[in-house]
Amino acid sequence: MLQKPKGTYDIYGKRALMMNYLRSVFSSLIDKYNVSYFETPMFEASELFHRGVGETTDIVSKETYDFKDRGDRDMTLRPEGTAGIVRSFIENKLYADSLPLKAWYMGPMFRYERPQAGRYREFYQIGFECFGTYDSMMDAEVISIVYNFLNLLGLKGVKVNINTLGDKESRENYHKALTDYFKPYLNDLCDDCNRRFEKNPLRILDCKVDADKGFMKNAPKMTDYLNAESKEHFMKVQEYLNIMNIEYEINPNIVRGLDYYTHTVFEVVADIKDFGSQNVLAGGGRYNNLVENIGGPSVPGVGFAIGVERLLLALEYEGLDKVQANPVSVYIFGASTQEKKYLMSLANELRSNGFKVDIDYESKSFKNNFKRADKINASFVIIIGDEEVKTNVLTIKNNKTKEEYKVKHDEIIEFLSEKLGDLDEDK
RNA sequence: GCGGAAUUGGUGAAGGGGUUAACACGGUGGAUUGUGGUUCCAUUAUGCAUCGGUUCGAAUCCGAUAUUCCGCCCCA
Repeated sequence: MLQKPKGTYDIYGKRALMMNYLRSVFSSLIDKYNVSYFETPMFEASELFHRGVGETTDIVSKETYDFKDRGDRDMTLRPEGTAGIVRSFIENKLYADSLPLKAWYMGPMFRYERPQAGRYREFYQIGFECFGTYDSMMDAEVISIVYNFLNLLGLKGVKVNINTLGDKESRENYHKALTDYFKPYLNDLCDDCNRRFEKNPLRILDCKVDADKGFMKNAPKMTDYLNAESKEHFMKVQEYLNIMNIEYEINPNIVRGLDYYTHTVFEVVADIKDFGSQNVLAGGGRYNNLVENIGGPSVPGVGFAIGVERLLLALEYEGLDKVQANPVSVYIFGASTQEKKYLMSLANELRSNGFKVDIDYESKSFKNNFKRADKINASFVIIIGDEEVKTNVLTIKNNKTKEEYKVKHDEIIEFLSEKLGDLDEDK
């Protein structure tokens, strides 16, 4: 049997409801921040990700889906959302409008990785980017959006971990200090750390294998290499977080896997049993040089991305995934040719007036139709027979109370509006 | 990319070489051709991820492949 590709999944049923739910909750929240919606292509010229995300990141060096199109162009399925938004920002010259510009998106990303629970090769992210302000208010606002969103969904025990990588100068100085420090110990470091030494020496600090080795304690600390401006920026971010009562913790080991970050970086974790290394629900940070690196003007940015699959797992685990489809207002059935014609026109009329209507297509038995009406949880059932067609008086039954009514066809809209209104109030 | 475990119907699963693949839920039809949700009856895998091998005989043993899950790496 044909199977879906490794690391992908189909969206239907409950998962589809949940995805729509997340989209609608997020979109109504983000609107409060005056943010515009973006949708950019799922594939871009490969060069965008090489220049944007960075050659040395694992994401670009070994996880992208690359292909040549029929015109022999090098293309890549987007492994993350920021690069595409930045490209769009530059290409459409949006920097010429008044800034800052705030953008959000939700869509699939692609990474060639070994799948696990909460990790897929095609996965969804909800993301946000803001261009055009260096002010640390924005760093804090970005964090607050994620924080508020997760709280709005009802998650408990959500924790924000923050760190700063400093500006370009601080970062380069620290990078140099780390490589100088670890160079004599290369033989003592694990294989992974030897690779990290080349690519991203910050990660050595986060190594579980080498954590207990003596020389680790005296390794240079980021805070000692921050210049005054970087320190001040980070301090202010914390002040704003305090003002908004956001619970956070400074974690100097957060480094992030994308090369473009400067200053603030953060992760939002859920403390959920059995989540293991998949407990990071969202991550993000500031990227002051990315727009310029991709070929735009020198415009700073801040953003985050939320992993939809992990968020869904967290919601499920916490029992916060009780979404239901809108109930069907009316189920209509009738058997003969005449009845079906009448039924069809009635259904069309009700749907045009805003009612959710399902009907019997198969001329099934009464019993079957009532079963079906229960199955789809219809509030009312309308039975079409000879009598109804002749007299234009409808037989309608409340499917919960079993009360039956005779209602003139002309008055059915009014009748249903009133009755369904009552049902809503009962809740 | 490395290491480990698993895979039986629509779903949860039992069976660990002997011929009809248990049980439960769900689905469909009927008892009940103008009034259902209970109950009862019938039916629902010529097939046990796929391909190949061993055997008189394979869901069961062996191999490869695929997928899922777990750990590492990395990340959302």
